[in-house]
Amino acid sequence: MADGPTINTIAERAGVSIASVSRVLNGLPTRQETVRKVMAAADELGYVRNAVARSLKSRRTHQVAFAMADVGNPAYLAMLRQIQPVLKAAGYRLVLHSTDAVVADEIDVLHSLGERYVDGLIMSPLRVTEAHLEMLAAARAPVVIIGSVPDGTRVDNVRADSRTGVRLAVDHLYSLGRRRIAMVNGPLDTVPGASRGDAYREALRDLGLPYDEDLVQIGDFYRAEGGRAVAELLARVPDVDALLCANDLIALGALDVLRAAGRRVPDDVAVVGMDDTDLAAASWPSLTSVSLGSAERGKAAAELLLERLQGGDREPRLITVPPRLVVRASTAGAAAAGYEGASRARTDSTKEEA
Amino acid sequence: MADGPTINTIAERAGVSIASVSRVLNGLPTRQETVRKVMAAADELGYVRNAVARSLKSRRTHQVAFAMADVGNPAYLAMLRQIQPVLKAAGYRLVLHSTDAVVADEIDVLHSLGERYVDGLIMSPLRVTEAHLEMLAAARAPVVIIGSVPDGTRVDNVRADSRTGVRLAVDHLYSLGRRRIAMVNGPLDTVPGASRGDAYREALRDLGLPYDEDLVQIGDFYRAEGGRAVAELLARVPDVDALLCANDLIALGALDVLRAAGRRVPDDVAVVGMDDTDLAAASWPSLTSVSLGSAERGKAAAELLLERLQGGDREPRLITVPPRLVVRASTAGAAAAGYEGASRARTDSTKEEA
DNA sequence: CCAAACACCGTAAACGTTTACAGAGCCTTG
DNA sequence: CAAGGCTCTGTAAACGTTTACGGTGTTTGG
Repeated sequence: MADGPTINTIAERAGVSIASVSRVLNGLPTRQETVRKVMAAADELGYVRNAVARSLKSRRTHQVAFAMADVGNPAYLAMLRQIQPVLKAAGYRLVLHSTDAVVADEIDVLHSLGERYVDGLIMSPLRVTEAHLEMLAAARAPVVIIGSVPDGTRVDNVRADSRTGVRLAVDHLYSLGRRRIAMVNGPLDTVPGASRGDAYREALRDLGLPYDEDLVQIGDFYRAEGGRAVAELLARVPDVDALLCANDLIALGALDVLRAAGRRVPDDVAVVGMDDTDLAAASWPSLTSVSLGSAERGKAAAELLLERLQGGDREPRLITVPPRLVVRASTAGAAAAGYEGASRARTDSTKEEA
Repeated sequence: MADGPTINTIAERAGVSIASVSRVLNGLPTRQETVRKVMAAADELGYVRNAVARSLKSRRTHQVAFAMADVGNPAYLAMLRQIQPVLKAAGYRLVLHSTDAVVADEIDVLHSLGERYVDGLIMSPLRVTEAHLEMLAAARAPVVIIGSVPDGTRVDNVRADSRTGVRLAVDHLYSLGRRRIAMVNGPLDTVPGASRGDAYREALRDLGLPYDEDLVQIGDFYRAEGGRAVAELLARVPDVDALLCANDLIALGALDVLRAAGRRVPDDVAVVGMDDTDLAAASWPSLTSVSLGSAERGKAAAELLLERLQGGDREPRLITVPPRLVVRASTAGAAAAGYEGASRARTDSTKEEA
């Protein structure tokens, strides 16, 4: 299997030096005759420049990594969908890392930045540990974090405002007359888990509702897990009339279990998800969900990173994307569903901001 | 900003040659004392090997590309979800290309293989043109194609059997008593569009049903497009009693439009999708869909590629993944839905099958 | 007609590794 | 004690580019 042609091969065939070949290929000023010879030789040989050698010399790989917990989670997918075209347009390739939310894997990704196989990194960690912060401080390439990071961390940061998001959801349920509003959350040691849990408590307090520990159920951010959590919850507090789920997958699990248990949604139990993924619009019944702006966050993160890659230094920036409540059938019944279904437009009842 | 340490820095500090450093770092036999000195120096300096330089020398990037039409399409996502862990386990990074089904972009990806920034490529083209085949024949790195490719093409190939898949769907609808079975297809110049269209015709013939051109509607593989196509179809042939949609997105569009038109699903019109994506299980009503084994195809493709990357040469292989009909409410009514809803909760959760 | 200016080109070094080769030191053995 | 063999290490070349620098040949101007 003959090795591919290099600029040496071309130089030989065209009877010029490799420097001239390189100049021609990079469009630097060169005599017409030389250009012609080099181009001809390159064409005949089917030359393609070697990206690795180029990167070694130029210290740029034109690759950017995106690291997230789980490729299967539609919220990350929404980010990915926005990140991809932005990077592509700027001439960057996308390297995808799925860390399964394992801290060691995330640290690994940060560490591997030192290998310089990418020019920058967008990361959306579920947990942010001391180790994360240390690695971030020492990172050898620009990093943008999607998700909250302690104040003062010197890193570009794009956040959702899940606090306000939770409040939108709880207010909505309250305004529908629900008073036994349960929360089905993910692990409390994750960033979203913690903040959504806190926000739930606050929102109840502000509405003058009592905080009842029995109404809080911790599971994991997956459908099956969500279902299990809801089953436990129903057994413990049968009179629950609304479920606030920490993401759409949990909410889908909730719908599965409620259906199996013969509870009508939303008549008996109203359900709200978070993230407003495609699944929410497609589910049965369609799911009221708090959009935390995954797509916007992805786009913003990609743009921040590009800015830093292209521009020079600047202070780290923090961008917060506002949430939006999208009302569908799982809280508002068939009326909302019909509208949603027919128009496919977003019935976003964005309320007053917090 | 000081440049990171290289093996030269380490060699200097440890008082040995760069060859020794390299040997230590790669675990080649070396005197204990030297190992100690090198390791100490590397630790103190926080050395991380440079992946680019390594690749240049070793001619291996430990990267693999996956090119597909659209990150947003859940069928590709299912593939991605399987491909990712297989590659990761083997120590490969994943470079993601989204080609928007633009032929020029796909050719570009094939061409860029010559740049040697990846060791191999998994590609799932919507169309396979002459240009594709030429580039494939000349490809400078192993390629696995997901999707059908002309017989005799010398390339590893993983296919769905959409022919049998379509037949399963048509037979199912027929057995439910439907006789005006329409097909809502994507463009006929795409590989899946063409084969699903053909298969539909054949299946009708084998059942002794007439082929009625009015019952075929061409749109595109997206939800909104699918909806438009179905609207036209309904206007033209109001007595249609079943829709076979060429993918789940089209089917979701169909559900939207049927609902808006006041047709009951499945009582008035039964709907079948293809690809059995997560959306099918979550939709309203849940969608009967033909699984074409996206996940299995992704896994098989990744394994084929790894085999070729690690092992030596071998004849190109062809793997065909059998389809499966997953019956849900959109054809079988509420009974199936209840059953499905409860049971899918287990199988669909993203985590456990990985 | 000579010098200076200019346009173009080739030589060589550099990017950070891996690795073939040979040299140095030491041990064994006849 | 000399020779051969071992083990370990250093030198240098190579991977395929880009680019600083200096050299050559031509043009231009005085």
